Amino acid sequence: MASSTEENYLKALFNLSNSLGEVNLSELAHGLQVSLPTANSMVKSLQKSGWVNYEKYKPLILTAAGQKEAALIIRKHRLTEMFLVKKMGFGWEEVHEIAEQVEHIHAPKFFQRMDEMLGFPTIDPHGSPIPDNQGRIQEFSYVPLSSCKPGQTVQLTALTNSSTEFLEFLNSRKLALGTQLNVLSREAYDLSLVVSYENHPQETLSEKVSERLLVRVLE
Amino acid sequence: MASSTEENYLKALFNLSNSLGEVNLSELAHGLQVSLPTANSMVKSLQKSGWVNYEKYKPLILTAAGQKEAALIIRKHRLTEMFLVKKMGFGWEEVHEIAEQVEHIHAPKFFQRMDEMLGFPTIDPHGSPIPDNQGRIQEFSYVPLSSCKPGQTVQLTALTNSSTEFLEFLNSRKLALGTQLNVLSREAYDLSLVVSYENHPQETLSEKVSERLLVRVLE
DNA sequence: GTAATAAGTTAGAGTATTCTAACAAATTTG
DNA sequence: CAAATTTGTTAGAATACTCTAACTTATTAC
Repeated sequence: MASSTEENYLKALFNLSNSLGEVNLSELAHGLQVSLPTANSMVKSLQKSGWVNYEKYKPLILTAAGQKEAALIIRKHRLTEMFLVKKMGFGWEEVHEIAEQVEHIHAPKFFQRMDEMLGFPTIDPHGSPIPDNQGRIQEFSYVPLSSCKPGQTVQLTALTNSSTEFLEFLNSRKLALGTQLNVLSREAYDLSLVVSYENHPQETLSEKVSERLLVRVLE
Repeated sequence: MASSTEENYLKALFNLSNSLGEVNLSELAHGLQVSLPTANSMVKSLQKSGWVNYEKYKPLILTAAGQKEAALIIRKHRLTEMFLVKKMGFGWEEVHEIAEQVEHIHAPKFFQRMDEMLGFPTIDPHGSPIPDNQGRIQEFSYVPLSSCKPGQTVQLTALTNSSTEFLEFLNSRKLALGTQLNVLSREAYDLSLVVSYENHPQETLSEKVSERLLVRVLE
């Protein structure tokens, strides 16, 4: 059974994987806020446990077992976030830190019960998919708001960043998942977008913000 | 901040303390399922952190800080047990293992919210008192059923042991907190008690069982 | 295509937690 | 009270995870 530390490495590897499923050691070290030698030695031990394929100077790749393990931890994290929001009344900006700890609990019944109480949700409060209990993830094909064109109407469906600061920013603008947005114009200068929605006839979103908002195009 | 390991030592010291607040090293080691030298070295480090008073060959005593720290961990444990039973539908025999892990989570808001949702309970599902958020414990003066006399009517109010096996035994006899019991007789031979309650006109409880059932005498 | 830079590795060490073996102090028992 | 037993201690070592310093390999940039 993986230690909490190992679980954090698996999760980071999963989240940092590029389209080829590869992660560089320095990205991993940076993501986990540890030194390069620490990550290096830990990766060797993860390899011994069969969770990572590793060859000197090559990018890291999770094995199938490593991917499943990681997905199941992420499942616990996202179920917990959903539970905290839907059943305990927390704001979406408050739940990450708590879930970061709860995800390491080994108690299948506990998470099963959350799942039942939530009606087997498929996405978490930030729109990210919740892996099923076999570690399989349903992929959605959302596009970043930053790629949308003036005139389009879209629905906010997920985020690619869920930091407290970002979520608080969205709260301050009353932007929630499900909100319908009309793309009014784009500033060629800084690529910011002007949008309207609900009681906000005109709101400017910087490129940094709009590329982190995933949307479904309605028309 | 105490590590999970340290927290477990503090909790064990708290729970094992006799009326003088003392614990022997061997009891501690036994309670935590570690070797005597392990407990010994850990206790030295707890002393350095100011949580335990320790002198060679003398019994261990928690400092005021250690007591408070321990009580706050026990608070988290018992709140969690109550939450699992009342809000998530678990049986009282299922919650200890989960709470054993949840108690180490550092997230005041999480436990505050549980407390609120539960209406600020003062006892856990096994009748044990829940320390307040300052680590103060309300003491109750219940007596063990084993000390009761034939003819008395009592109400089951708490348990001094909450092992899964014991709780499952109680479930099998439909004995729950709040149940009113009539003490019918005591066998001089093995000190077992014969009692009646609800749909059980006659049930024999061994001394081992009856001394673990705390009751309030009604008449 | 070499020089500079970035990325990765090795060596050596520190802290936390655990163990076994060997010994010492305290307590119990006849 | 001396012997036997229990309890507690020290020494030395192992594992997990972390670090800094020094070095090597790979990549990038002229």
